[in-house]
Amino acid sequence: MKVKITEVALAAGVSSATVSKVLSGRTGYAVHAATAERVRQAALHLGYVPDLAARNLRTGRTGQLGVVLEAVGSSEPDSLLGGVTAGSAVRRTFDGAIMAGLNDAARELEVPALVVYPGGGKPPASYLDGRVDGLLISCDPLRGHGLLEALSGAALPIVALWTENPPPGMSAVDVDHQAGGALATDHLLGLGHHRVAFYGGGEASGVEHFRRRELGYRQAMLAAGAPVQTALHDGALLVEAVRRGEVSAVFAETDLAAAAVVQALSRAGLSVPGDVSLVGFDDILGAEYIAGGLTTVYHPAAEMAAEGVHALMRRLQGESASQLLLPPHLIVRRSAQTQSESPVRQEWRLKRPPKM
Amino acid sequence: MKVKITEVALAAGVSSATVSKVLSGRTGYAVHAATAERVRQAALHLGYVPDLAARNLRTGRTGQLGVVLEAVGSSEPDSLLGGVTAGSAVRRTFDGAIMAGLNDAARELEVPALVVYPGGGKPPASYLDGRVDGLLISCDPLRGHGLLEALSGAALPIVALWTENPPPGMSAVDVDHQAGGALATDHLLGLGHHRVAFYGGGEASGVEHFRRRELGYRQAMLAAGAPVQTALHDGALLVEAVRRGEVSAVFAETDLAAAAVVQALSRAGLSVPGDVSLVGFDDILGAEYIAGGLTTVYHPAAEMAAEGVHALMRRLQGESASQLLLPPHLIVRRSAQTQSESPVRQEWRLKRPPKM
DNA sequence: CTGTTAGCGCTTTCAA
DNA sequence: TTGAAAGCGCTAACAG
Repeated sequence: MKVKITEVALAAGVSSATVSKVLSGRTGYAVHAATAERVRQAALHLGYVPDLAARNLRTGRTGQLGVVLEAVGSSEPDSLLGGVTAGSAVRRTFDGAIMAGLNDAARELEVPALVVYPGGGKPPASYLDGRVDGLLISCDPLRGHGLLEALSGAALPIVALWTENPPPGMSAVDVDHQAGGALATDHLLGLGHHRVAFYGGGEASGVEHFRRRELGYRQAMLAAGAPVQTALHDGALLVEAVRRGEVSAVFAETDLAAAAVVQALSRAGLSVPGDVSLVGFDDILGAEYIAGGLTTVYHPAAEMAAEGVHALMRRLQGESASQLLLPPHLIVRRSAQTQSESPVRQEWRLKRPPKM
Repeated sequence: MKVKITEVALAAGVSSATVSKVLSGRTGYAVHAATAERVRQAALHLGYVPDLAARNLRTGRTGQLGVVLEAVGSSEPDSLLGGVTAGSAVRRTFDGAIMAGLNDAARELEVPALVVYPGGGKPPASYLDGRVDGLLISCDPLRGHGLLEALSGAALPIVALWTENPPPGMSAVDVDHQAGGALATDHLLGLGHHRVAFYGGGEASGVEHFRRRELGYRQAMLAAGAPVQTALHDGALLVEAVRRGEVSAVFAETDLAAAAVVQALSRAGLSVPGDVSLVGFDDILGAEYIAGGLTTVYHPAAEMAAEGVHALMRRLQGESASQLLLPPHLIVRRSAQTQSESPVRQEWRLKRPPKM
């Protein structure tokens, strides 16, 4: 059945202790090169696979990192995200990105496995059962820091994702939403728009990240000496404002909100970017099909997750807790154009699509 | 430091064996109710958390399920998906859905944790190191069954996702793509369209799933006595076919392909659903913004993952390998309309064939 | 109903 | 440079 270390020892003509020294992966043991080689051959030949449980019991470590996906699979309505209904789709996109980032980093750092906790039920206790050496928590921004607080005193090194200000002792990685908001707004400003509105802040206004995006907008407007407008989160109101000539460009809180803007505008016979320039945030799947190509702020979720793994590994190597804010960057497509180009007839555009 | 079972025993005034009986979760032991309660109190009071490694070593089981996400985080070009470039975004969406489904099922079945292997590096050996009781493999349809074959002889129960015909001994869960293709086509047929084309089959034609979708199309067309057309995978060709009056409706291989269809058509001044009815496949994020609401086939990826967990648990309880094909369902939005409703704007439409 | 006992397979001093 | 021996913390027979 299962090959154990003693059988390898027997085959190689050495003791189990020697086999362990060779195969444990730990360097620094004094083993004769020839002996080591003999052991490795025997192990390979017998198809030896070390028993993790035994090793963990002995060493007290597992080499595994734990992951808590706070929001994943939850079936709560998440219409808050983006201010428009989106099922669980947006979350799933981000969770997929998180997993991708975690996987890449784990592979790179040779972390053998990630332990993903289903979450939902009884949280804290099970995270501390020695299954993992450290914990990554992908927080749900909609839920506040309840889980982090609960884990606050834990002996386990923890790094929080989607979090700017973690409880003391924890590391954190987040995207710099404020910088992203400023980036989007500056882009519009740079295109000659002064009458830039922020679209969002509706039901989702309680979400820290979205407030930071708006803060970035305000900061950029202020810095440019442009008039900060009160946030809009109603299509009809936006249409009126556009008609009154009060807004020529919109920075939407999320790409989904941007899609809602496009829809509201187009129902009123207004087009993007013909009548209004638009910038979104997130670069979700399908962004290139919104308004013929939505200019938006790329949200580095996968990168954030990867940085989280790095941060956790550093903690495991004795470094102290750290905090990191990832800069987002702009993806320029077609939904935002210079103001002078704006008043262009729709028919004209059909015949001569603007070059990228 | 860490509380162990003997300390709980001491505090409760019983032996460690009794504590184990009470706390192991295993029922069927004869323990006095009062004693059990005393033990539980002591454990709670001391903050006892069982050491998983020790338990696993002793019992030989872990209660954990392993997950291999074959495609996740891979940075290979995946332009094949949908026949149009999409970065890793589509995959990530599906991986997010997979994780959501796994999590929900794990929570429901009280699986304490899922072990996710980074994959990529050296595969098989590490999956068999006793870390998990069974393995879920989310196969990459673009890669064939290499990994499954390699794991073919393994002692571990394995269930393959995204797979219709696994190697003998393995369970498998997949979506019924052929049924989905038929569903989409029948919908168009039911709307009065006879000249239905299949869009896809380009570079991605090697992908089994997509071929099955096309098979569903053929099957439905045949059954309806409608003319099966050769697959189109070029926007210009499609436009010509539409202009010649050869096609009034399109079933696109994927939603992304559908988006490409919309784009090609609109560049030629043709609209969806005005000139052409369109049905996609997948219901990706943003599908509601394609063509003002893409009618599409919902791809139950999360459900597939959940079924996979159930299948694996069944295997662990001694049942034999099983195979399951999940039926997709149609999501009706606006991109497909009855032929008579389509605004008649082209000359050729004036002599459209009588409805039957 | 409760306690004693013997390991699970591995790593790690320590002595040879 | 190698080997003998002592557990890591828990569970499962088996006695009592």
